[in-house]
Parts: sequence; structure tokens; C-alpha cells
Amino acid sequence: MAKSAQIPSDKKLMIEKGDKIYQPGISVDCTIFGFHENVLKVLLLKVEHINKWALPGGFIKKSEPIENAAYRVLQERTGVDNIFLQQFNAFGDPSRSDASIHQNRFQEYGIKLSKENWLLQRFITIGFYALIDFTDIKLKDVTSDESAAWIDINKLNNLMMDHESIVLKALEALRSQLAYLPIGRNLLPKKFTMPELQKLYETILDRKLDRRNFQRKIIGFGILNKLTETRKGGAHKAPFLYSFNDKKYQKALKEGLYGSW
Amino acid sequence: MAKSAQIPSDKKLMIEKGDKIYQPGISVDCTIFGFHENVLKVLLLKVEHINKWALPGGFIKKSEPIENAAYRVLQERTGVDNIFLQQFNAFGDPSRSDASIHQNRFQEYGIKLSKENWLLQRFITIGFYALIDFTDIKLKDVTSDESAAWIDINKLNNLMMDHESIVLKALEALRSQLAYLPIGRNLLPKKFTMPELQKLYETILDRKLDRRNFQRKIIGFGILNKLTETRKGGAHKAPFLYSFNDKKYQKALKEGLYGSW
DNA sequence: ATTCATTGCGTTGTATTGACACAATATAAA
DNA sequence: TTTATATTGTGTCAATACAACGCAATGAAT
Repeated sequence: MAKSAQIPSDKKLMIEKGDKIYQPGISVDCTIFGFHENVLKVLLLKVEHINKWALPGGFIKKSEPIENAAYRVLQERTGVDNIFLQQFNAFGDPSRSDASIHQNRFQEYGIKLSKENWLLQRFITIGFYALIDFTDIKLKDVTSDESAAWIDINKLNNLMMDHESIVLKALEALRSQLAYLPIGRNLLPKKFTMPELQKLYETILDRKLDRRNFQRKIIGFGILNKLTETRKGGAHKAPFLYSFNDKKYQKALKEGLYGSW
Repeated sequence: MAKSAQIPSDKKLMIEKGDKIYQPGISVDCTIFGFHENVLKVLLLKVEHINKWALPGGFIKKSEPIENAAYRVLQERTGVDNIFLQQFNAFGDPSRSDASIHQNRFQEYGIKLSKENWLLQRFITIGFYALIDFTDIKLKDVTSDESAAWIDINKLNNLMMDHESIVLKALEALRSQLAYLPIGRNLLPKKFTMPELQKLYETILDRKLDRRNFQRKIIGFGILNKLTETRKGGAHKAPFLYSFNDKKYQKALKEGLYGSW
């Protein structure tokens, strides 16, 4: 390779003063689920020069609550706000940190990080997951040196560090939430049909559900508004459109959908 | 106060070199539930010179997985191992850190920590909860300068920093786990009666359950062995003793008790 | 107009749950 | 020794929730 590229000032700042701005040794990583063409996808970033996929993540500012950091990261990466964001696990196996990744990232600038650089230390990451309406996201919003893509949850490959296991754990968390939290508000367009909602559930759970029982159950939760419109244009009978009843949805988010014991 | 006490060498080491041994800015805190005389209690430590109650917690060694750190802390404090230990949330509000606490702790030794001391920085803590058989614990095992006590969950008072909210969140997590995870294995003696198990559930859930329906449900889970012995000595009919079927219990821990969707 | 896959609405049988009845029994009181 | 009492073991029944399935209505394609 001919000569080193000029390092952007923000990167330089992060390398040199990151430990003054951010909490050292801690990061957040967001597993962003999207739903498109009946496939559950995850938003991943291709990190240059490492040539591996990574979860959108970032650091926590010195005086920033963890949740805010996750929101901020999410907004920086996707431009979306008002999002269902859920902390689900902290990952802290020492072997998850991999100094060579950061070295490779900055190699192109001819920079070799000193052994004591904060980026090379062990990191513990706090995992969040978010559900996003696929159509809301314009991937060009995602920054510069990382190309973003929606990756099929069943075709994860070549992920950085332990990010694949983080995604799988997030999916597990999402599935168990599904039983007692309303899901869909952020994964579907404002208006949607019952079959569309059902497909979403089937995709997350990875199994077929009975059409009629699903409808009865989901309507029983009382979080949907049935609209008078139908979705015409399909090849068959036009299904009714539904939307979420925001008030009841929020209430269900807080109180859950079940009681059990 | 007359003169400064001599600081123990382990404390001195922690103050001066703690950031070399431990991950800075991260801690673990364990909410240890115990069950005694039909009351759910939490193991708390009275921190000297601060005169507030604190959750048993500690730091994560540089090359130690988070879970191991929690186990280690738990063992150091209680001498018990083989414990159901569950990570449930990370707490990271910047306001939760309180430098004055550490200053006060070491004041007796005439030590004033420098403003840059690692202990005075912001800490993010990863919350675990554990369930322990009350009778297993000898509180004298708990170390030196902290006096330990089981505090009624309904009488929490004068806790350090945000520890009360951590306990409450742990209780919430425990309650929601109750619906799909087997509980009791570590909170009750090896052999126990059905009424004792029921009391445990009632205490955690804070409401009465029907005796007969409870029995039917819990037996339906198939994780109990009914013994031939009965518990004599009570004032009335002698109830049968039960024990957990370890194999099935472990299986239920992994797979859950329900299916739902 | 007819075909056809899909949707809307409904029924049935089974399993689960909540509420309650009653006999058995270990100790305490008489 | 007998009786009283509170508690436990077991069972019943109705209400509810759930899984499996039937069938007519509909909208586009033929």
C-alpha cells in the first residue's frame, strides 16, 4: 500500500483522549431487529480493514446514563428515535476482547496503538436490543467508514468477536419477552394486516401459528385498533388493516400482558 | 477521635493498586434472598463509618469473567457455593456513584483519597441475584469490618446509594422468573413440606395462593420427589416431605417450565 | 361468470384454572 | 382415654383458555 491516509480528527481524539471522555472498559452494543419480506434481520456494520460484521455499538460518556448511551448510539447510526430499547445482558468474558481488531482498524493510518491504550484493554459490553420498522431506516444515514446492512438472522456469518452470540442471546430475550410484552409496534408500519403481524410472530418464534387462534389471542390483548380500511391489491380477499392503540400498548408495555401466577 | 487506626494491608492495596488488579469503573452487586419464618429477607452488610446497609458486592478482576466475579464475591461473603446466581440488570446512572462514601470509609485510617483515585470515579454495577437456604449461612463467616444481617424485604431502610432500588429490581426479576423457572431448590432445606414451599411462593409473590391448586400445579411441573416420610412434631396432621428431583430441576432451569406461544 | 387462494368468523373437544367440599390425621385439651 | 381442633390429602365441578378444525365471504385472476 502506498502511503498512510490522514486520520480523521474525531478518530484521533477517540484514540488519544477517549478514556477522558468515555467510561473506560465499558461499551454498549445494540442488536437492532428489523422485519422485511417475512425475514427477521439484524442491522450490522461492516468494519473496514477488519472486514467483519459488527453490532452498532459505542461507549458511555463519563456522565451519561447507560440507557442514554444506547439511545445515542442508536440514533447516531440509524437516525431513528422513539424506540423500544431493552437492556438484556452484560457480556464480560475476558476472551471477548481482542486487541488486534483495534490495531487493524487503525493500521491504514499508520497508527500503532500503544499497549496501554484504553481501546486495547478488556471491555465489558452491555447488550441492548431494539425493534425497528424496516421501512423507517435509510441505511445511507449510517456513517462513513462502515457500510451497514440488514443481515438475515439465520445467515449470520463472519461477525466480530462475540457479536454473533450476543445476537443469539438477544433473540432469545426477544422470544421470551414475546410471551408477556406487546411486540410489533416498532417492527411494522403504522398500518398492517393481521397476516402481516402473524408472520412477524412466526418469524420471531420460528414456527407456524394457527391463523385463527392467533387472531383471537392477539385481539384479546386489546392493544389493536381495527380500521375500516382493507389492504387491496393482493391477489385475494382484502384483509383489514389494524394499527396499535398507543395508549393501551404503552400500558401493556409497563404491566405486561399476562398474570400467570 | 484519638488517633488513626492502622489500615489493613489488603485495603491499602485496594486503594493504591486496585485499578491494576480490577476492572475500573465496574462492580458487581449481589442481592441474596433468603427465606426464614415465612419472610423473604435480603443479606445486607453494615458498612462501618458510613453506617448504611450495602449489598455484598465487589470488583471484577482484570481477567475474570463477570459471573465468576459474582460467584467469588458471594463465596467470600457467605462461604456457600453451588448457587443459583442470575444476572438481571446493569445499573449505570451517573448519580449512583458517590465519592463521599469511600472517603468516609477510609477516614478512620486518616486517609484521604486523591480526587483521581479509581474508587472515586463513576461506577457501573452489574446486578445479580441469588437464592440461598437461610439455614446454610453462618453470618459469622462474613468478613471483618462489616456486620451482616438478614433484612426483611419489606423493611428496607437506610441503604447505601441506589442499593434499595437494586434490591427492588431484583425482586421484580425474581417474580417474573417465578412464572417460568423452578424456584426453591436453593431457598429451602433439602427436605421440605408442601406448605413450606407454598409459603415461599406466597412470600415472593406477596399474595395468597390456594393450597390445593398450588399443589396440583407444582406437582404438575414434575420436579419434585414425594418422600415417604412426614414432618412430625407440628401441632396437626403431619405433612409429607418433598425434595427436588435434581435432574429434572436442572432441566427445567434450562428449558423453562412453560411453553406459552 | 368461474376459479381459487386467502380472509373473517365460528364451533368443538380438551386441557388448565379457580373455587370449594370432605375425609384423614397428629397433636392438644378434656 | 376420649374429644376437639387445626391442618393436610384428595377430589369435584364449573369457568376459562386453548388447540384443532369447518365453512362461507371476498377480491383478483382466468
